[in-house]
Amino acid sequence: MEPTIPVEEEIIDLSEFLKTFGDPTRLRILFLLRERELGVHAIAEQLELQQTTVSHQLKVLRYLRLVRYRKEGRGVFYSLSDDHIEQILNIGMEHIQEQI
Amino acid sequence: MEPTIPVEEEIIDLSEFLKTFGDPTRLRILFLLRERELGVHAIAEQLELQQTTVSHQLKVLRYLRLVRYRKEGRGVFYSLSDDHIEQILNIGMEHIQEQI
DNA sequence: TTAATATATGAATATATGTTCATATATGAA
DNA sequence: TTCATATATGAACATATATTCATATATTAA
Repeated sequence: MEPTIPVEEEIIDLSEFLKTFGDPTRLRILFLLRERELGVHAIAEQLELQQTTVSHQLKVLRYLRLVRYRKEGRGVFYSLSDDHIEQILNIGMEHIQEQI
Repeated sequence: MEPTIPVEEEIIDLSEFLKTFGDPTRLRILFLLRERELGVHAIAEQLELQQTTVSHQLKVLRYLRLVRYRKEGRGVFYSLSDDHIEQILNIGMEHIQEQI
């Protein structure tokens, strides 16, 4: 079975999805969430970022379904959306660690 | 073994690597090269892009090691760098095709 | 209700990036 | 060498994007 080239709409969706991994702040958030579910304030504190910066980036991560969230009390707790996210992080790390 | 959070330099390298997948033109080039090795002119023709656009993007893809190339005569032939590239494309496609 | 805490949103700004045009470099043919 | 073909590069411009500041919304406690 020959691999096929995705149609235009898939290319756009895929580029938006993968582009979301292309920012240091978002990556830091994702690596934190790989360890455990966290609230917005905890993410901001651990990464030494402003709350508003974190909220803006979480909105992007939510929209592209890299994370999911649940509300509890006044807090909102975020975690990685599914295993694809961690797989991409792992493959990416393998790639950049390759020498030559 | 607990997963660790990459250090600053790794985060930067990883974000630059993954960012490279975040553009429709580069994705189209990668999907073409997933099928077969191709020269610059052939890529431009198949994707209906200007040669100079393709060259600029190939430079990015080379720099981040998503593709490799070999020179033959006056041509330069490009192919995917290693299996990581196809893996990321495949996982990404799986993700965007998930409904819900 | 009022106050306090947690999170989200909108506008503004500075920076990054993709494409185009013009042109340079490289290789092979004549 | 000169010409033609293949590819790469640099500058310019328009668009996209990350962060900040100010503020809004939501929830709980008093």
